[in-house]
Amino acid sequence: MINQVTLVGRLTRDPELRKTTEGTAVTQITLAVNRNFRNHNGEIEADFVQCTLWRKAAENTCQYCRKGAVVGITGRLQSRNYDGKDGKKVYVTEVVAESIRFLSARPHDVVPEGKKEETAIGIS
Amino acid sequence: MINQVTLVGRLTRDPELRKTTEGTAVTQITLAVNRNFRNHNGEIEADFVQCTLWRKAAENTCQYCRKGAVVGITGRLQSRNYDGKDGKKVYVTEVVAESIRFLSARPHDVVPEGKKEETAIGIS
Amino acid sequence: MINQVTLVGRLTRDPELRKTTEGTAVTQITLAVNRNFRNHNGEIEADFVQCTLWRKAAENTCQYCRKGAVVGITGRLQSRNYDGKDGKKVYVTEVVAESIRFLSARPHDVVPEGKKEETAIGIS
Amino acid sequence: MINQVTLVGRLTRDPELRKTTEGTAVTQITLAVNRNFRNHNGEIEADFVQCTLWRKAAENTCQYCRKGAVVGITGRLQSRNYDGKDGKKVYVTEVVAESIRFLSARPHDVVPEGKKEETAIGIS
DNA sequence: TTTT
DNA sequence: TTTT
Repeated sequence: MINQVTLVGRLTRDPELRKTTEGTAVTQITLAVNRNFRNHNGEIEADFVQCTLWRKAAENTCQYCRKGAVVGITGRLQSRNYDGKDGKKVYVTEVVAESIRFLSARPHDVVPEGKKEETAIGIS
Repeated sequence: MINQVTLVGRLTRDPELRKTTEGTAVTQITLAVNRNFRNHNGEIEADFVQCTLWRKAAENTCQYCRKGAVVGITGRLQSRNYDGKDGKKVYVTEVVAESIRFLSARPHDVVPEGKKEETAIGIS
Repeated sequence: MINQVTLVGRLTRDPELRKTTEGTAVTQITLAVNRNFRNHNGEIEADFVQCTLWRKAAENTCQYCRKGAVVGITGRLQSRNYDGKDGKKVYVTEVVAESIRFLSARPHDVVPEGKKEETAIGIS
Repeated sequence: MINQVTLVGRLTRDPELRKTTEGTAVTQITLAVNRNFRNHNGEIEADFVQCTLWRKAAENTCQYCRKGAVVGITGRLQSRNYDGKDGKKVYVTEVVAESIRFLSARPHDVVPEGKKEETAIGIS
C-alpha cells in the first residue's frame, strides 16, 4: 500500500556510523522539524523524528553532516516493537529513509573537522 | 519546515469518537499499511501507524468506516512524550491527519450496522 | 533536491504496453484524480495527470488494470519539451512513477477479458 | 482522492505579484529541481515545475525570495487547458502550492534590494 | 493492541 | 483525449 514520508529538518546531534553483524552500514539520526505554526505562547515548536539510514546514505550522512545540518529525507514509516526492561512491549515508529539530500547552504558548517580545506558539498 | 506523510492502509479496529474537554471531536485510529515487499520468509508484513483525526474528519471516519476499511490519509508526523507509570518518559510519534479519503470500494462493508439500507459512500 | 508525488486516481483509458527501441517496456496512463472540494456549481472536478511507467510496473499495469481502475502512484515530476508542429516548443510536465499500487477492491472489474476465471489481484 | 506534491528547488526568476480581478494576490513561479542522478554524460539535469501561489504565500514569496532562492513547496497537481492561438487546446499541468518554506540559508541573497539592513528570514 |  |  502507500507509505510515503517527506521531511526537511535539522540533525539534533552528530551522526555516528554503525555496522550490522553482516557489515551493512547504518546510522540513526533524529530530525528536528520546526512546525509551521505557533503554539498558544507564540512559540515555534518542533517535532523530533527518528530516521534510519542504510548503506551509502548512512555513510554520506556521517561523512558530510553534523549537528544542526539541514537535510531533506524521503522514505517510509516503519513500526517495530521490542520488550522493555519492565517486561512490557515498547512500540516505536520511525522513518526508514530512501534518500537524503543535504540542504545546508553553508557547507563548511557541516563538514567534519580536518576536511575544511577540501571541496565541500552543499545544496545541489 | 517540511513534514508530509501520505498513507493508504486499513483500519485495525472500529474507530471511536471522543471529545476534548472543550468539546472538539477527535479519534485515534491505527492504520495497517502492508509493505510492498516480502520478508525472508516470503511474507508480506505490515506497519502499524497511529493517526489522530480532528473535527469533521474524526466524525466522518467514525460514521463511515469500520475495521478493515481502506483509507488514504495525508498529514504530518508529530512527536509527543509523557511520563510512563515507571517514571520514565515515553516518546510517541504519530500522524496528525490533514485529510482522509475513504477508498473501500465495497462501501456496504464499512457502513455501520443499521445504516446498510441508506446510501453509502465509496471511492470518490 | 526533493521531488515527490503521491496520487490516487482512476485510469481514464485502458493502458497499452509499448517498447522502446532497446526493448524496455513502458506505458503512459492518465490518472483522473477527483478533487476533494466542490466548485461554484457544487460539482466535483478532477485533475488529469499523465504518468509514465517503466518495466515491471508498466507490464503489471497493462496486465491487471483497465479503464476506471483505482491505482495509487508514487513518483516524481518530470519536465520535457519538444518542437510542436507549428515550430514552437511544447512544454510537458508529467509524473514518472516509482511504484504503482492496485487499489480497486473489485478486482474482476479490472482484470482483462479472458482472465476472469484466474486468480485476480486486488488491494493488498 | 489523494494528490500530494512535495518539491525542493530554486526559483528560476524573480517572482512578481499579481492580483486577480477580485483582488486576490497570486504569483506564478517556476522551480528548478535538480535531479538526484546523472544522465549519460554525467551531468545533473533539472526538472522545471510551474507552481501557483495564492494570498499570503504569494505575498511572502514576492517579498522574501529572489531568483536562485531555495524553497520547499507542498501542494497538489492541477490540470488546466486553454485554446492556443493556433486554435488547438493546450494542456497544462502545474502545482498549486498549499505551503511554501524558505530554505535559503544565506538570506541576504534572497532579500530584496533596500531591505538588506533589516532582519532577514532564513531557514526556520 | 493489530488490517485483507 | 478524460475516470466513478
